[in-house]
Amino acid sequence: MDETLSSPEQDSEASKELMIRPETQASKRRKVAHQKTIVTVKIGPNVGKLKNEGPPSDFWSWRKYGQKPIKGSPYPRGYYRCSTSKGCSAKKQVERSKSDASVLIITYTCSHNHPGPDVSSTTKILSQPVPPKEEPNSEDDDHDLPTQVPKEEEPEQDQDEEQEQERKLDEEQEQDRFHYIQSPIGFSQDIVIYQEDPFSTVNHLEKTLLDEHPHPLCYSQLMSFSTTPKSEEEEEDFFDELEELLPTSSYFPSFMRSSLSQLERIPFVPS
DNA sequence: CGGATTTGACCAGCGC
DNA sequence: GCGCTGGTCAAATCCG
Repeated sequence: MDETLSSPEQDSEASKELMIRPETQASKRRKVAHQKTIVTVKIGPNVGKLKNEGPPSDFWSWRKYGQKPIKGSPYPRGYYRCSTSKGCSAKKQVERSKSDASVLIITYTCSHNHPGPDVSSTTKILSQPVPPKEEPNSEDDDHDLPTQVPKEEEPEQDQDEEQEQERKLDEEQEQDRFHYIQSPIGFSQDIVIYQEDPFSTVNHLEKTLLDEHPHPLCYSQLMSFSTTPKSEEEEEDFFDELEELLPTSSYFPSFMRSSLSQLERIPFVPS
């Protein structure tokens, strides 16, 4: 658990203190340089016709706690907090790329402090052709998404050992600055994940990429473009680097790996 | 009726 | 020092 919400968010009583703006309040503000995972999702074109963005599903349960218009972007940014576990401080921000409305930029911050969804179940879901329904009327989030998976398939009480293992895994991932399992994606669109070092300039890089190419982050798409200037060599380099950076064999949940082989490419951007 | 979402207000960080 | 901007809170509202 991080400092972000540790004290004030625990219950309503603590939230009263919030109004007094205790010193911990400062830690809630921008100064906090959390580790961030930026997930860029190519969504279907018709999603843009919805009232608002329709963020893809992951297997956590998120609760929206705010929305703000972002300067320079015609689309607002939604703020979500993990509601799977009460004390969980995991958060995510969902916004659209200003340069391509069909691209969603999801920024995950903080870590889940509770066991994640059952990987096997997620794999199941991912390997399924996601039902075309991925078009919720719900504007901009994923509360209608398969977030119930962990609850249904992983009765917490009988999974102590697994939970323990998952926690250890989480810790390892934290140490290695890879915690993708904490932001599992369960949608069928093209996905790219950045792991952002708090001190790096990924934002800038992302911006650059998005500005330069309408769909720069959809690597699978790039690969399918016969006319793409990107050479095979580059692709190989990319994956070589990716393998070095992402010890998928040990860290990547199977569902992520399987997804990777199908439609995801996760360029890690070193600082 | 309980939980989730919406939305305006508040506050702190940051740049000028 | 001031204004802008982003992040969060919480009351009001909506929905199942």
